[in-house]
Amino acid sequence: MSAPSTTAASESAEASAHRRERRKEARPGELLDAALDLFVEKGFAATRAEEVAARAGVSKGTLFLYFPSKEELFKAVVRENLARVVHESAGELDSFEGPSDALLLHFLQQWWARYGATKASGISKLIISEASNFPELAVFFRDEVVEPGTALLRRVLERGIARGEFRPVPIDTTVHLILAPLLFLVLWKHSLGPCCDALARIEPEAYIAQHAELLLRGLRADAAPGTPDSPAPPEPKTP
Amino acid sequence: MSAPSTTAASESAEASAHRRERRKEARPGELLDAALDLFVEKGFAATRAEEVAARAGVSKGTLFLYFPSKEELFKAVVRENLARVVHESAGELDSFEGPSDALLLHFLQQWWARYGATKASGISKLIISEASNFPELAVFFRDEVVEPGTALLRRVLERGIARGEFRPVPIDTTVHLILAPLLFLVLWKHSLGPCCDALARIEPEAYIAQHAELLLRGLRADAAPGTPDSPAPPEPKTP
Amino acid sequence: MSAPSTTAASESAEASAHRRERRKEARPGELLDAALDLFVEKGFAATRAEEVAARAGVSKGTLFLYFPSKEELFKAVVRENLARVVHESAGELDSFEGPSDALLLHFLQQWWARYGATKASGISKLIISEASNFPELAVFFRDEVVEPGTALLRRVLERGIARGEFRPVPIDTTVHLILAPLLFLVLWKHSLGPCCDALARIEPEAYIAQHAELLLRGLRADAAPGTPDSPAPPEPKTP
Amino acid sequence: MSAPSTTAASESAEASAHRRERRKEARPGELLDAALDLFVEKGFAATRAEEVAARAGVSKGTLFLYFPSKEELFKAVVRENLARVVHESAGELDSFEGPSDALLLHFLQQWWARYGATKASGISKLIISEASNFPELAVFFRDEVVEPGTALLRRVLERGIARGEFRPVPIDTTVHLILAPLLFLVLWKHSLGPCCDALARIEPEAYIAQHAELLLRGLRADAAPGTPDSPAPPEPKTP
DNA sequence: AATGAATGAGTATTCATTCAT
DNA sequence: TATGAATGAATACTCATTCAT
Repeated sequence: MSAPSTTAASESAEASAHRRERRKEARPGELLDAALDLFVEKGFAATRAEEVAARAGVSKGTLFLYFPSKEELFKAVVRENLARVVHESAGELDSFEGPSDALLLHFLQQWWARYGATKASGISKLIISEASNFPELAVFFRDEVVEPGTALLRRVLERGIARGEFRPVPIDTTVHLILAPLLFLVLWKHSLGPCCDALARIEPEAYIAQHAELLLRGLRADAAPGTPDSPAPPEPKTP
Repeated sequence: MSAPSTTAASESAEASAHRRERRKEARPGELLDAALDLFVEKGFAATRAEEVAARAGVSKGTLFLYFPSKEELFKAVVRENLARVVHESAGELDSFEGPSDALLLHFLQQWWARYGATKASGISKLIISEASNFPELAVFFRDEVVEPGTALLRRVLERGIARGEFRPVPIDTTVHLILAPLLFLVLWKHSLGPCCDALARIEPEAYIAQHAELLLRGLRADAAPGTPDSPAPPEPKTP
Repeated sequence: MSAPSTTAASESAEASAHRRERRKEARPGELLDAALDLFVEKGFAATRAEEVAARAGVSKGTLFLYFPSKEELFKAVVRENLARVVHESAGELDSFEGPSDALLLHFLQQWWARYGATKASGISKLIISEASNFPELAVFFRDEVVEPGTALLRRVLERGIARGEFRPVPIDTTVHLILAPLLFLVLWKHSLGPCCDALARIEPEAYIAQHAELLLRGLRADAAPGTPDSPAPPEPKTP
Repeated sequence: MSAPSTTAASESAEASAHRRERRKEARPGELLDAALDLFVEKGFAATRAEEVAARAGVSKGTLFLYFPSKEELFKAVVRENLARVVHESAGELDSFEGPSDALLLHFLQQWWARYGATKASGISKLIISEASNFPELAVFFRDEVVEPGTALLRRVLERGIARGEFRPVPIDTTVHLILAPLLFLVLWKHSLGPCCDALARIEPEAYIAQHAELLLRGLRADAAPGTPDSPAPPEPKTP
């Protein structure tokens, strides 16, 4: 008890300094989170900058301390959330050993767990809505998400076909057909879902499972050997 | 008949009156067309009322003569285009005779021809983008499009299952899985497509065909265990 | 009195149409006038766009209907008022016949009557205040006012020297020395004058007259012939 | 003196304390300097407080530690620099012995050396620009600079006239005519000059010399008899 | 019916000023 | 003292909407 006050004082000083610093470092993240919520919910134009700030618990001015404009905030939201997704799910699949149908199933489930189920999935709706107003972002999305994602799936399909597990199918088209229900799921979640409680609420896991089953039945090369199966139709190539 | 000039005059007067009337009646339609284009391209908020008027060839004031507000114009655009879609494709399928896989194929192809390929398909993007800002429209969309559309598909599936042509599958989930690639197609067309020329351009007919093939393989109830596999499924013919 | 109502009606319709049109055409001028007043009085930054509109008797929005931004309004004010001045006083002096001192006196008096005494003279203060914020305008001022104005004076001096009426003096420097009191006059009028009522109010005409007299005494080549007058000092040329 | 280390330590402590103190005391001066530069260059409104602080090498907060507001900073800048100017050149002229033309020449050259050539000359531009926004400063300027300055010049003229060296001229008007080219010089330096490099750059010394020569020729009472000179016009007195 | 000049509520953005550290 | 993160009043500018013609 000799010098507790001093200790306490310096402790609290440290603590509050820490708190302040932590807040400062956390600010951009908090703002991006708030902005993601609002942009996804209401769209870019209908979201007021002050609202974003308010939801992040700061004032209007603070927002512009971290992002020079609403547009830059929007871009940051997209980049931040996309970057996270893409980088995480990168190489993992290449080291997979086992049958290709299990691999594909794994891919679908992981996609849901890592992206579809998270707030970040709202980005898909954002991009679709604002692609023509932010072409720059659309290109970014294409390069950072669509392209790597389709490349991943393409390798899965090629692996399956090479190993004789999948029928030969037109790769690119099939990739899109595999992704479509995933996109559908997140769009439903962020657009019509909230308005259609009354109607069939989609159960993501069951939906994914059923997608996988239907898909794998469609893909599997379990035709009796010797049966001259329809040869792989030529992939439509863009000229 | 005595004075041909008079007749001619009245004729031309009639004609121009007609023309003017037709124009007058056409006005709202021209405005709705222009508005659909712009709303789809840029979204609701980013579309300026004056632009819509200009594209329709009238002045700003005239727009508000026909529609009391930009919101009402938007709703009218959605309603008009949705109504068109739904009413046309109603009963036709019920009178279909023939195998269910052909029926399903027919459904998919018709959907593309009658909706996906038209300007109206942009409505899907609009609804997805603005659902939370126009819940009323989302409900309208659910009731007028989603519900009847899924009901239609549901009947097709039930027919196929009842006739032993399709495996028993969870109906609602499968309906969504059938619709998802269709939605994907129109969203691609109206959002990322225009920005991604360089990347894989999707060929709608081939895409639909491949969707049908994959889907029908997944649905068909002909996999007798141990039985050497299904006879070659009918090659999807693109018209 | 047979159809007075019709006549009256068409007259009033015409009149109001006219009034409207006249107003529309007058708007930019009214706005420029209001803006000149306020910019001169308070400076560019301290003048609020809405104030300008209010003084011109219109609403904020209307201002931006005619000028795309406050900066452009400012530029228009400068250009409009400068252009007027310069073009008016152009060639007149060249056709002058008579002694050069009378010519110079005429120049000074005209300058006051046509520029110094008008609202437009406030532009000088504006330019001086905002030159570094609107370099573009400073250049415009240099090219459209300073350069032609000094050229005019230069010709007057050269004429006087050539005719033996003026001593040979360094032209450019002297031109600036002639202009300086004129500038001083308008700056006084628009800056300190209003604050210094108590102090000596400058009487423009007397001031100009005294400037002319002092100047002409300094310039006149009436030194007794044979008196070795100071030779014309070399004009400092910028390298 | 026993422990040099202690001495050294305390010396260095003292020194650094001194240095810090000097710095502390210098702060306001550094801020005033920075502010003068920026205010002169860009005007009051276009100068950001943070910029001033940055140029002075301190943080935004520190600025407001020394000056309660931007307006007060501005006033301090003006007061500080004006005070400097006026007090220095006070009595010196009264003790001058010699001809009045030499005295006047001395005045002009000193004015340039002590004021025109220094940063403080930018104050003139500031006052002219902001007189109506800071009437208090305009009055201050009038009382502290214009009035004493003109009084000084007035005495010079009166001396010359009294000694028969200058013609009798209207004093106040002539005072303004003497000052005008000086003001012109500093305004040119701080406004148009920087934008008009290409155009005639004014050489201050030559300009002042020429001003003096022209002026003295105009003032000197050595007109050859026979010239029907105008008698001194009555000075216009403002009541 | 059609026009387009005018309006003014609404919003992004800036920046002097404060205050916890 | 000194800092710089945070604030919010102030202001330029937009655009749906009105209305006199």
